[in-house]
Amino acid sequence: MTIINAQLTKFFTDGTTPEIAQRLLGCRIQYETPNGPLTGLIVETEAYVGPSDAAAHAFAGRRTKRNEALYDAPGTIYMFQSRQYVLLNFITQPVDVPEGILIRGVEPEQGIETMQANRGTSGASLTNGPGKLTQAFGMFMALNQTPLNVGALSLDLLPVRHPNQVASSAHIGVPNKGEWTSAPLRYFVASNPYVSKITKKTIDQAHHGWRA
DNA sequence: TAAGGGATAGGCT
DNA sequence: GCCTATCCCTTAT
Repeated sequence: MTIINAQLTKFFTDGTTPEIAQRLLGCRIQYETPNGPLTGLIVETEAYVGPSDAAAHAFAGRRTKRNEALYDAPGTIYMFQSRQYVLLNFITQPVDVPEGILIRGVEPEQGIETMQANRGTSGASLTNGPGKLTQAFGMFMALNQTPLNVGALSLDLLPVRHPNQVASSAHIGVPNKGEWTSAPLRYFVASNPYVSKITKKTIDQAHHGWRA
């Protein structure tokens, strides 16, 4: 095992999945494309905490071809399709512990022109949702069950920016799951414009919610 | 700008 | 045949 993989394993097993989800805020993802690298900072995440979590794909131990990645090693990419979009997740915890983190929002850095072309729009709607950001980056299902930091998709394990404030809320778009619908397992950089469903009035235009 | 509904694709029973 | 870890457009305030 390489040193990079050892660091990756530690990052995705050190603490609970909700703790790791908060630690991801401000970390950079980088995706290599034929048009050059696309990068962005993670601003919104959701934790899914395994067989006991009625909102999670692994609820009650469900294990199918589709969600097999949940049972893979920490730092594995879990891609799945929802409607006509693909959604990006990182696997946490040791093999056979089916927990993971959904990436719901990213603040673009490099390659904004490519993202605009991929999305057919500009501004916050480029990447302020889980389906939007994968479309902006041009990610596809082939990434499923491949490890981070080996192929085209990489994650910086040290945060680039620090949130002024980490806010939390219930999952988005997961109704009818009892207490798990309202569980505060969504984390986001308060006042950042690339957070999904944020109200315009609360946006920090000057610093995007990052610490100076 | 907030809320509601339709489009749309695939997994699962 | 039903149910989504979504998005976008329309409608009303």
